[in-house]
Amino acid sequence: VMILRSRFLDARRKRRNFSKQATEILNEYFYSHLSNPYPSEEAKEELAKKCSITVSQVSNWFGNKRIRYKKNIGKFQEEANLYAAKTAVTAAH
Amino acid sequence: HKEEKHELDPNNPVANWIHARSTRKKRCPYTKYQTLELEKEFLFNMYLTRDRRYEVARVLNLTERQVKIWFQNRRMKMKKMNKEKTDKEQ
DNA sequence: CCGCTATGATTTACGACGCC
DNA sequence: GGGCGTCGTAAATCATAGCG
Repeated sequence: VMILRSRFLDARRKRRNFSKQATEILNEYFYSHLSNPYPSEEAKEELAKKCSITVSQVSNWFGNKRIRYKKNIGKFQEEANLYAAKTAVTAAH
Repeated sequence: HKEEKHELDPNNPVANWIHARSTRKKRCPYTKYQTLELEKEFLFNMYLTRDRRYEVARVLNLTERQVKIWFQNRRMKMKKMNKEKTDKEQ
């Protein structure tokens, strides 16, 4: 019984990657708050709405992003530059 | 409600982020058996009495602290699952 | 089709704070 | 006032999507 239940729970791990636009929005927030990438509950709700995902998924994304970024800053340098440039452009408008 | 002491380093934004304490125990996944028994106990009651905790820890070869924290985490998991369930129904 | 890695989700362990 | 509660998170690990 527990075996069946655990298989059922594992089935919840079925997932799709987030849409390109959603990832874009999350990355924009992350890199524009790089000195403190911890969105408040309200900010998470807003991001969740904009990305059409849940608040939990936003939390998961930031948790994963922070640790993976920190573990290998070099690997994300190009991405960081990209979003820095992007927010600079939107700020200029 | 989350602030820890840290010094500034403009060259490294990560320096401002929360650091894990070096004394933290490395995460050690529990066995199928341990998890199964903990789940059964949780089904019986979500909150442990002192001697129930001692007994579970002894049988599963875990510390009382590990059992206490497992129940805390399990309650948070349940809360999250309930929230997702009710959210979906609205 | 296959192996590998990127990615989203889940599992341990803890610090901060609250309450009694 | 020490011990257990929740909350948010770090870090490791799990499961698989999806790319080359």
